[in-house]
Amino acid sequence: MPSRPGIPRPTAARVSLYLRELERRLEQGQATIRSRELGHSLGLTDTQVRKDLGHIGHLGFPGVGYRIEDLIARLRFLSGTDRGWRTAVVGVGNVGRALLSYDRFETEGFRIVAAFDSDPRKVGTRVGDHEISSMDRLGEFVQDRGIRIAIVATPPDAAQDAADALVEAGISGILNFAPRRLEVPPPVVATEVDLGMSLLQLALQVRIATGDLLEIADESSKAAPMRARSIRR
Amino acid sequence: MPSRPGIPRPTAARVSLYLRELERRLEQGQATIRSRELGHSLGLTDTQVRKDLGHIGHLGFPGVGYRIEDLIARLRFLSGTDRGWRTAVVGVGNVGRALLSYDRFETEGFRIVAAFDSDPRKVGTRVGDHEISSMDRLGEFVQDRGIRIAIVATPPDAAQDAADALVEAGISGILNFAPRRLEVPPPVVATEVDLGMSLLQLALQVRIATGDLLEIADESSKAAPMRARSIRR
DNA sequence: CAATGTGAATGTATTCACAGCT
DNA sequence: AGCTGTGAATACATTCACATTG
Repeated sequence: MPSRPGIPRPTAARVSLYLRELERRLEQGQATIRSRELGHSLGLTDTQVRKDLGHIGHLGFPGVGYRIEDLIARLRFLSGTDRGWRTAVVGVGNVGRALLSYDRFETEGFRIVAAFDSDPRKVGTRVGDHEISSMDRLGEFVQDRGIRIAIVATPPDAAQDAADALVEAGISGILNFAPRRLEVPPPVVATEVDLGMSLLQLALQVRIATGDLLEIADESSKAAPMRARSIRR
Repeated sequence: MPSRPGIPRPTAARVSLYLRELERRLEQGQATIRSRELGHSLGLTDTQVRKDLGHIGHLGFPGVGYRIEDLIARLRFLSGTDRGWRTAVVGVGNVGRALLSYDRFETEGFRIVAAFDSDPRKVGTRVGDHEISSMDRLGEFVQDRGIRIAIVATPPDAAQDAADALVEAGISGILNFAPRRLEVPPPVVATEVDLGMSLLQLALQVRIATGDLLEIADESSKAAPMRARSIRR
């Protein structure tokens, strides 16, 4: 039920990796690439690259490799970034400001066409090229400007309300920077970038990589089944 | 070879999710939680929660559930966030500034104890509580202040040099916000948060969820094997 | 009795091995 | 000859089913 739409989830997650590397190579004037080469740059095996690209279309030439330009065109088409996703930012605090100034979105196929904040003192001011609008006008803007994706960068307490308003306005996807899970009804999609969680995951990997917690984790995995412990601390 | 250190990777990736939800519940005064409940809040099954927590230690009480406080203590211990990771930010542009102002890191077990930038005009200025230092002093600070984790938020061209300097200085992990893959020698760990990639992944999920590309993806998956195509465009 | 912890069964992703194409 | 695309084999993760515990 979660989704079997042709492209396996892990493959979909790697599409953006492929795209970034391919564009780097194209810039450097490279015209074709072999699966081995691409995989090596990305820390993947050649087989995995071919399987992934196989899910996406038959674009390789045996004995030659893949034409980078065609592959990019295909991936951009699949992700819709060839047509420019119209995007809104909701919540203009520290993070929101950084996002509004992040010029790279444009070249990657996303155009920020509106910014909203609930603080009346911010409404009407500008950040970079963007004028901040009142949350009241969200429905109107989403409709008029064809906005399909929103970035939520409000404080955590305001995030779900913002999401509800966005869903109500007819948005299709939300990228959430507030550190809490958002509830959205299907087929709306919400994904999350939690800076604290990213750091914590890194920290855990560091502890694993440096071997700090090898015994700790093992000790408890293979202990006697249901061994007695007191519920008192 | 990649790592089999007791805790499976997908489980490790969920640890931060568990922690965030558990802390929310603890704040609200909840003392214990059942796997079903926790899973429901996170979009996971009860079995999955129990398997994950089983990898981490035997902290559940049949018929009762898990003591939230103990579970948090355990997860914080595992991730080392109970002792406060000393962290540096390298690159103080839009993103770096947002990170330096992001007060949540502190409560989540990370303390930013230094900020660096290669631009001499920025050196000596302050962002929030943090004074910006010259890159020359990186080795010195890392040593003196016990820095083990760094956040790289430089422009892409400077990111690998920054990473090399950090590795040289003896850092253990890097969280990279620059849109390119960093090479680091083991056991140093580098993970990535690429805002453009996050948006692209969301866009792809939106297209999958809305069914926009069902036929597109399928068409090519089951086509005749190795059908002829010209390499001319 | 109600919930955990865990082997067994299932489902999914990755890797292998090689047929088929240019 | 060299590389892609892909079934078959393997490895891994999730789910099921239930014995075990507080």
